[in-house]
Amino acid sequence: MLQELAEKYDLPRLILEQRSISKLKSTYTDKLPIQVKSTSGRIHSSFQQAIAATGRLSSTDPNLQNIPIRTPEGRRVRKAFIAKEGFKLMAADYSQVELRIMAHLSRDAGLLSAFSSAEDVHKATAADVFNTPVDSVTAEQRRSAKAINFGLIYGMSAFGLAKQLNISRGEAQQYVERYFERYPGVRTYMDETRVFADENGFVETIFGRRLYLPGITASNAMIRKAAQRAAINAPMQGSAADIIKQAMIDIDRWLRIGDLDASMLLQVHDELVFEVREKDVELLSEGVKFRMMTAASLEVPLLVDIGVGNNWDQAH
DNA sequence: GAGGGGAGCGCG
DNA sequence: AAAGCGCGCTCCCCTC
Repeated sequence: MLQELAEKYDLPRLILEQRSISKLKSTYTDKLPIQVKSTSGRIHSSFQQAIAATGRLSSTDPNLQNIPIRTPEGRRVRKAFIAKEGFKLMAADYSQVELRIMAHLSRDAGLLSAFSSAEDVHKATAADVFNTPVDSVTAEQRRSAKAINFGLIYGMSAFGLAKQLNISRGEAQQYVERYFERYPGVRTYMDETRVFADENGFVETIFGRRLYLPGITASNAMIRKAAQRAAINAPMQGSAADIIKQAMIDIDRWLRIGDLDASMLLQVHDELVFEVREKDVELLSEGVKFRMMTAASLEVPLLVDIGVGNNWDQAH
């Protein structure tokens, strides 16, 4: 609501700015320093394993899975997470893992090829949807394609896409139609997933872990639609959760051997954060990358980006 | 003073 | 009438 008004007026913009800054202060700047344990000089978060419906971990006391990164002011908080003397922080991120899982699950030829050929999948999608060479894709087209890609994972409608991109509903509808023309397997997969959920009352990840959806047969259309969106999303979000957990187990087993001076500190859904002695950075990087990439074998490669730095922001 | 519930905002 | 998935924390209002 304010978001829209802020495009035209100063007051709503200032209100949003104030809220954002006070959020940073109350939740992070004021709080994190007093959560440092005196015995270790560190913050010790808890990771819950049986909270999120899709099988993700959740982090509490404090939540270290929502440390700011999207704005320059927020990133200053992230810079406060530093490696101890002689060590580096290393972040290892899966690249577009949920979209890759969608390609795997749908077996859609176009999406599979977008991933096998392109280094930038949103750009590749833009080229397909807007029927233009990859090199001619504009920033605007890429932005639209990215919104479509993310929207699909969440079960978004043309209405939601229109709002997201600030375009008319008809235009958004055209984008969606062109997308499904190019990637018909994705539409089929989504239709089949809704039917499966309706008939069985659950959906499952690649590895067979289930999410039950009691709302899928509700007479209330709003509840039913929400359950359908959850049914679309859960196999992707849940399979991604399964994969990174497998990688964590493999990495833990490997690090326990003790050849490397390194520890796994955090998991942030598609990212693992390590602290590693400087001399072991290269070995850790290679070992982590290999284990994350081979935690599952899909129809598309799983790519991992690695970053190293003295603080968590630098490691990205 | 404790705790519920909603709004709002931080992240993937 | 609503319209985008999954979380946790702070603030505020309210009740007990």
